[in-house]
Amino acid sequence: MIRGASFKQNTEPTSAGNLEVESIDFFVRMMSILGLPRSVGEIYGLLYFNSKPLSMDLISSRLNISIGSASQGLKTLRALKAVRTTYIPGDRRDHYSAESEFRRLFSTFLKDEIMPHLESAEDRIRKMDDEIASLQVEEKDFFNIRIEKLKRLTKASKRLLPLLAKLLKL
Amino acid sequence: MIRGASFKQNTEPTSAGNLEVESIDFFVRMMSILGLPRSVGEIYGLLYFNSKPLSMDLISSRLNISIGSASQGLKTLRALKAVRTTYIPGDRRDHYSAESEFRRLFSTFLKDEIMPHLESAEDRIRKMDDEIASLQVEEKDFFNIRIEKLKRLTKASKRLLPLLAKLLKL
DNA sequence: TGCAATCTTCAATTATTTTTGAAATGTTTG
DNA sequence: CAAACATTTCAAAAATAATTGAAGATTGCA
Repeated sequence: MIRGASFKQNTEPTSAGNLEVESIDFFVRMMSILGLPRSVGEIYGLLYFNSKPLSMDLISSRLNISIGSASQGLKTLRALKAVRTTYIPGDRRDHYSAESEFRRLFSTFLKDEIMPHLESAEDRIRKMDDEIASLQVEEKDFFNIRIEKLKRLTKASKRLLPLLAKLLKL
Repeated sequence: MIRGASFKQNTEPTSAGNLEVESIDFFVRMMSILGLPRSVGEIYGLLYFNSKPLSMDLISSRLNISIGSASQGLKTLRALKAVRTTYIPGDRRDHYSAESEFRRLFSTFLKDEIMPHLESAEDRIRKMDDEIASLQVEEKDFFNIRIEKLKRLTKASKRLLPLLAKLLKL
């Protein structure tokens, strides 16, 4: 906890160290499923099993990542609402702890990362639909069936994703 | 359709060309959400609005991608069951057409790409749980609450994902 | 069986993404 | 206000991922 301490060492020598390593490993994989970079998973994994909020430079030194990476990673996590900042009296630095309500994390993820794609997908499908309408070919029926399926897909997705977020209430 | 024809040109000069381009664009984005490479999206997009099955070399020349890429991409799509091969009499080459039942595509994706991660996540969580049990620290309660949340997360996911696949019945 | 056509694989290249490190931009406090 | 601290940003470097191209394997047919 002392400022200069740093380096990969945990405060508890034998005890919580393994847990921390496994947690980091766990979330690195989890986040990579969601397409998030390694450092983001590492940071979240480190915070997840820490009852006390950690400062950015501690995070950076504990994980052996640059301070730039830590800053960028925390920005991502903040955007996802996966992390919360705490004010610590007498310390000027921001301190971070993990938001452990996954529901919130996921619903933010869906709203920010998936939904916009679906919106733009709808536009695109509309365009294709127009394209087909202005077409005079024998395959027109085939085209129409296919575009119909696309429409149903996006419609179903838009209905389902929010539902999914709700069901993930843990 | 003639063997050597090739190059980015479509058979219909003005008509279906735009549709094809937009379809490719659409699926490139869709697939990239799922973390699949560009070429895979291109191939699927090309096939989606083609009523006739296409051979690999035609796919490769139409999309201006190497034959190696086409082969690899089709392998991925086959694994996802997103594409079906058709036998064309008098032609030795395999011919591919898009599987337009997204439900099948997604359920394969969930089964092959997501579920295994969830299984291994469970193992990992069990390990962490053991770790915590063998621990003698004051934060033990905190740790237990956190691990409980993880357990619920994976359990909920395992329940939900297959359900999701079913609901996507289009 | 041998040849030609087709398809797969994989090492090398190319493209993309992530991380670093340092400079720029705040912020707080003596 | 200036010095020290904290954070962000971003160009360059490093790490990863995708694509190519060619060699090797496989298949069908004469």
